[in-house]
Amino acid sequence: MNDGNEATGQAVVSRRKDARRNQETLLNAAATVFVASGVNAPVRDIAAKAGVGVGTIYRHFPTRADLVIAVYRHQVDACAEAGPALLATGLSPHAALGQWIDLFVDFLVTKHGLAAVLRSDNSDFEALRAYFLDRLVPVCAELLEAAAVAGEIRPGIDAYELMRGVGNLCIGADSDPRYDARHMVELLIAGLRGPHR
Amino acid sequence: MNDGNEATGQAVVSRRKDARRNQETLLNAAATVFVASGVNAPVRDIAAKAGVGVGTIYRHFPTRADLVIAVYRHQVDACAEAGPALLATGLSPHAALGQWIDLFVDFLVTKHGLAAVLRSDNSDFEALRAYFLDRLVPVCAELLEAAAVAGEIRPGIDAYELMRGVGNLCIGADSDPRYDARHMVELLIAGLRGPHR
DNA sequence: AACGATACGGAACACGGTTCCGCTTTGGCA
DNA sequence: TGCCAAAGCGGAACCGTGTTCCGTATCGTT
Repeated sequence: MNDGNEATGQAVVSRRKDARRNQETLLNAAATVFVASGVNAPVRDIAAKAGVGVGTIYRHFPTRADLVIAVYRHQVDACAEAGPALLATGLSPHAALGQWIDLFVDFLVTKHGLAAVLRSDNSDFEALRAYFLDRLVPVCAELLEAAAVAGEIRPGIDAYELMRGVGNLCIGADSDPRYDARHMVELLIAGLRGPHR
Repeated sequence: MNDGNEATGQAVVSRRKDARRNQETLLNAAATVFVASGVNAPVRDIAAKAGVGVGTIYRHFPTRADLVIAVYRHQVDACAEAGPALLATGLSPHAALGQWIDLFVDFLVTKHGLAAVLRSDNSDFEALRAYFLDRLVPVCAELLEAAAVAGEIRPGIDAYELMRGVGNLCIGADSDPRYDARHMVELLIAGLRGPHR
């Protein structure tokens, strides 16, 4: 689907020096602008910040979603890798799951507007959603399975649904002082325990 | 804030006959288009369906959000009124709360894209969100209070947060066969019971 | 130094909400 | 009934998005 950009592969080699430099510049500019103005900052703003034309962005990242993926890829990967690690700490599986979800929530709510973009209507950002879910759902499933085996949660919880649910709960967590996504996520995780008290 | 349109008041009187007829036509057209293409259908589509110019829409409804409010106002009101009624049926407060939330969820998930528009970032649709919350948060608070008094749920749950959380969980419930908002809402409501099992 | 391949800039396009204004319709009044 | 100001209407035009296109500039190889 893609040629040689950071978004989907790592073949950063064999390209003109200026191209590689621009890609680097773009990622930095995008990261900066995302922090300042949120993930929905106009492409033109990012181009301006990087001092390049919009065409350059689209040559490196076929769509805005790919740029967002590239910017957050490392952090998503780190989150994914934290799952097994937590399980190995000796915490109870349910506690490990809780902490892992906290990690995910922290990541989402500190990225202005990121959660909103992960929602499953909105057909742009398909690639972004796919990347997040491909990476994180298996980890979640593993944690869920461990907790289920330990009898700490009700069985039959679908990791995909849970990730989507948690992601949804984080939407607008910034930008609305009266809404604290962590409270709701905590309730949701608490609800994982048996069907009734 | 507003003059004499359905969105915020009821003074439908003292306007030209054609204006009232057009408003009626518009509401019907909008409702039809919303069902067919979702709440995010372009204003031009609605205008076309109604056989009027876009200017006419904006004269009757200052913004798209006001049109959406007008279309769903009755159903929101009905939902609000169902709360006290459920409480009076003799069900346990927690059960009543559960059923009321179900009503709300049913309403949201059957309106293609409505939930997505209620999310609290997205500064358009401020009016829409305000209407929903003004109407439903007090009802939710009442049900929550009753359940708390009965000792069925943990205390200190904020009705506003809960409504926002439930609304968020419903985002994209249509348009994604793998995600069933009802499951997640059920977990959330289950989580309302004591802090630990 | 020259030249083909690669990359760049940014104008132009598609598409959404919203505004504006010249024209039409209505309805009270002579 | 006929007139005409006010009320309403239609839709072109405008603004802000993401995305595409293509003439021009740069690179790096010969």
